[in-house]
Amino acid sequence: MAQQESHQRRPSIHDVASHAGVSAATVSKVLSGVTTVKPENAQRVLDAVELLGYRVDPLASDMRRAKRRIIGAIMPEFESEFFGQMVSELEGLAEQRGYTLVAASSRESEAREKEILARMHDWRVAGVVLAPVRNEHGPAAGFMKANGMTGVLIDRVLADDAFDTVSADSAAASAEVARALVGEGHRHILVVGLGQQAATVRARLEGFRNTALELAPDMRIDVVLCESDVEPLRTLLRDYFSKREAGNDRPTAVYSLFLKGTLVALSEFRRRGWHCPNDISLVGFDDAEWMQVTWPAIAAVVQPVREIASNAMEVLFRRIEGEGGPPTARLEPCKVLMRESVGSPGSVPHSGGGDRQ
Amino acid sequence: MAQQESHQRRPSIHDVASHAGVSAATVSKVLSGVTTVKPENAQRVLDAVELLGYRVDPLASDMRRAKRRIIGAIMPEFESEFFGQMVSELEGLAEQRGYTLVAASSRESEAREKEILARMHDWRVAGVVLAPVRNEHGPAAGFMKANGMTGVLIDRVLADDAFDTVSADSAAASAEVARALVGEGHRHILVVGLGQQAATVRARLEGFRNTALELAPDMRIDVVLCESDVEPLRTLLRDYFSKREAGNDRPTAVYSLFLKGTLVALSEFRRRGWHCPNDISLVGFDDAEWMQVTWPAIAAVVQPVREIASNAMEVLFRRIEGEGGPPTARLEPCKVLMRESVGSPGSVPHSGGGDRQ
DNA sequence: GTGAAAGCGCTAACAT
DNA sequence: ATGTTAGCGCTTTCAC
Repeated sequence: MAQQESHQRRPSIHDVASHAGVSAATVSKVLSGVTTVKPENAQRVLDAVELLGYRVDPLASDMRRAKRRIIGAIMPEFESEFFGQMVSELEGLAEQRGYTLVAASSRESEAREKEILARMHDWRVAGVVLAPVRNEHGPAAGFMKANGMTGVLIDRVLADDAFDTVSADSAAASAEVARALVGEGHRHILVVGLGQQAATVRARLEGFRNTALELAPDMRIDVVLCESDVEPLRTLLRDYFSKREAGNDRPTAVYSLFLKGTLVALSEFRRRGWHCPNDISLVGFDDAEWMQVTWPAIAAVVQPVREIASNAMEVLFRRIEGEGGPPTARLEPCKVLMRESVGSPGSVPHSGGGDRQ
Repeated sequence: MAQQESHQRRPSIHDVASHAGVSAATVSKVLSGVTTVKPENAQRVLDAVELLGYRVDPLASDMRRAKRRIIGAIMPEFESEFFGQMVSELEGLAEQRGYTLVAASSRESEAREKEILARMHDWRVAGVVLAPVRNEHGPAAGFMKANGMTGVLIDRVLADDAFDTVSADSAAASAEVARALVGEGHRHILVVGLGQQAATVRARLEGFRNTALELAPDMRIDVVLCESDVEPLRTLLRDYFSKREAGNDRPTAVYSLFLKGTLVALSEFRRRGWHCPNDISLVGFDDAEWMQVTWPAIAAVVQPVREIASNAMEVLFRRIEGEGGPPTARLEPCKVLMRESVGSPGSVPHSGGGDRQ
């Protein structure tokens, strides 16, 4: 393949045209696979393309077309495994269909989320995959509606009256966690979480509570929730355990509805010198690679990232291609991995080390 | 702010022009801050903009300008905290200067890396931040050179003859780790890592080895390296420890040059029932949030993500603005966090639990 | 089959 | 101070 000289103007479609002795329109036709071009000419175009190292400018191309082949993705953050994998998956899927994914992170701010969305609208993106900071009622989704943008909502959302949604089946997964914990004999459990505004977090809480109480009506469920920020949660949790310890009625297990909650809980256990599962059991929503190499390994709910991503893209492209109909709401099943951080309450009470179970 | 009707064609600059009773050129001037416009007309333009909810189409705008205000970022992956934070930082910095960041992940493949770069070239990006999969000699960097693209190389690179580079000061950090480990009394240390092709990984190894041997000439340093993939490393490590255990001369500490190596090492320790720091000490290059909540907390080298990102962007924009001169090579200092996973060898030999130190 | 012409939405010269 | 003209690189009628 011929390499052009450095720092030279890139060849345009006209350069190819003159090299091939045809018009720009013909070049465009050849490159877009129109079959009505004389084979001989087509070959000459291809040769010229090869010779010059010509490549279509996708932006100029989109300029003239109706819709631009760009998909926007907005995630609350890029730092966690979950959203990192999500972006990675979405990128691959967009690419497969000849689209480019432009990703941006709202950094857990609804204001920023809306700003990004406005910028994507400026870009005339064909569609948007939005993982909203809070839920489907934020200003960002409102903006999308008001401007007739096409998009899918994922993750912190269960259903919407304007957009298709795809998320993990939080309630079912939480019910499974409840069954496991009740089965181990736990009758006093703390649920911690961030972002009670998110429909999914509420679903996680309710799914857990309903099943747990159904299986064990004498169950005591404490809840420590706070909106969005980690530091307040840390304080709340500390106070909670101090009070419970004073009253000598601390829970035997913790279920965290959010990855960050799991980290905060672990950190608090450390501070108090508690080890899982002897002193307390722990299950977290959201899995991470490290959870299986620590001692004990941390039990977790694994969200089906690939499934969420591929379903989101599928439904998005259907809309982009003009398919009508009412918004759909998909729930993808999770896997619950019961690892060493969960045991029976009081089985080896208050022992020191984080021994193997 | 006036909201336009859903599904309506977005207003163009001509719509604004006719509403304001001026020409499109004048609108453009007002919006780009040219001051030679009569204040009264400027106001009418602004009013029309407000009324119609007009926003400039950045692509059409870039089309006519010389350079496009797009920065490309290529990371080996999005799943790890390090690269996630990096993208997040870069995104913010690009945005600050009115540029849009388009990020893509090479998924640890040099072929994909080059393809992405070609696509970004098609997009006529103003510049690229490339975190190469292996090192500065890969096909991607070659492509950038051959096509006269402007860019910065970060992370797995120390210096280059064509591009500016910014990375963590691996050698200095490793030297510090060596001092700490030698100081604790370790005289037999295993270094594990992936990607020995990366200049940085070699720098990490050499920085460690040189300092360690200087401080303790009787030091024994074993090395288990393998290229790029995790699974072979797992096998290698297993075999290594089996052999060492049979010979009864296993190392008292492990230094991992890569996050994934740290995970593999921990996993192997688990398998063997070893606890840090009693059975073996562990330090890893690359910090992660979970490392401070596990028991024991894992000692780690913290890379200065923000500094790398901001220096990379700074130097990139200087090149974009046409600044000449030979390529620069920046090295940003790391912080070394000595946590509980490091102790003195044999201090509490072969005890069971992962007790607090 | 093919090319000329007309833009997509914008901005930079150049007139006025 | 403002409008006119001429594109950026491409695609798409629509004649020929």
